Amino acid sequence: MAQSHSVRRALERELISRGVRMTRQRRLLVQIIQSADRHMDAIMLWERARAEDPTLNKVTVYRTLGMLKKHGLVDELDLMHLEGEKHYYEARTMRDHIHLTCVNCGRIQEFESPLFERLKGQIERKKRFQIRVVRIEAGGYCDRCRALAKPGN
Amino acid sequence: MAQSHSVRRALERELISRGVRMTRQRRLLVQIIQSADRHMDAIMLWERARAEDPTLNKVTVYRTLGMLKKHGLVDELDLMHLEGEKHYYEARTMRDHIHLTCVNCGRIQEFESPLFERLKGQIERKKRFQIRVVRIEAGGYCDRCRALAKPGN
DNA sequence: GTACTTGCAAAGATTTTGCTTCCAA
DNA sequence: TTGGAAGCAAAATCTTTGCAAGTAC
Repeated sequence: MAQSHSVRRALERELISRGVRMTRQRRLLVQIIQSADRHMDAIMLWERARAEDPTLNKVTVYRTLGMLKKHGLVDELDLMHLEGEKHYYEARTMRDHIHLTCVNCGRIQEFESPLFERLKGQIERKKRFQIRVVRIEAGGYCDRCRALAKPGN
Repeated sequence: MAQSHSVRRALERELISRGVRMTRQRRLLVQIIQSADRHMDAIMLWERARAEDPTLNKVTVYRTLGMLKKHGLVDELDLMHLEGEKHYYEARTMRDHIHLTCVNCGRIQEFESPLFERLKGQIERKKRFQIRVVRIEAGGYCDRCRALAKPGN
């Protein structure tokens, strides 16, 4: 997933424009999140950050994620709790999409659909609910595994 | 939410038919989940159960919830993590629905839509993904709060 | 009777808090 | 310079595990 420099800096620029103080630590974390090619949990993020800056504290990771969540700039996912109860994070720079988690092999696919957009519009209209974040996660068997899935498993 | 006797026992009968051993504790927990009129976390469930059976251990609650999850008989929800990181549970006896969590007042509304059903069908067809559970959670401002919501809040 | 379940205590995993020092604006 | 952020240690929260004793089938 090659990305241009400007895309990699999208989150950072967004934060600056919102008047968020950019520290060395935040710059690093935000860059890692932005350029990650898969969903990361807090500890994975911490480990990658420590490779660059060994003094960066785990607490800073949690606080930065909390700050980004508050600004609606990352999504927090469970991915069906396939491994433990931790959360996974991804930058909200793309359109909303659905995560499909295979409960057999653990593969995660993403899915976008105009139907999803329509569904959001319907909620906003019918319930007069102003959506800030939506999350759809599905668990089941992916195409590669479904042949093997036995009923009742 | 009045329910007939047979509905309240739906989960229990389902478990028996699957050959799950029905202990006193499981019967009680399953009955509470089944007849709950709101989403409960593990501790709330434990507290209600203890009112009936003070010896029932918290660990049994977790183990029973795990067993029900494995059988796909409860859904595990985050409800946007409004209070801490705990999970909420509900019986999967109704049709899939969307949870709308107001980030201002904490109210939770539910929403059903044929669009949701169509979306699921689309996923199964286009990705050849066999869905076992789907979860949609939205966070934002409910109709009662949106007038008060300030931009950037 | 036997395999599965419970309770208890303890550990594990993840996340948050208090407080002092540091640094970005 | 000064209010917000980081680091450190410790606590809090939620969940899981090991094992002996109990119980459903």
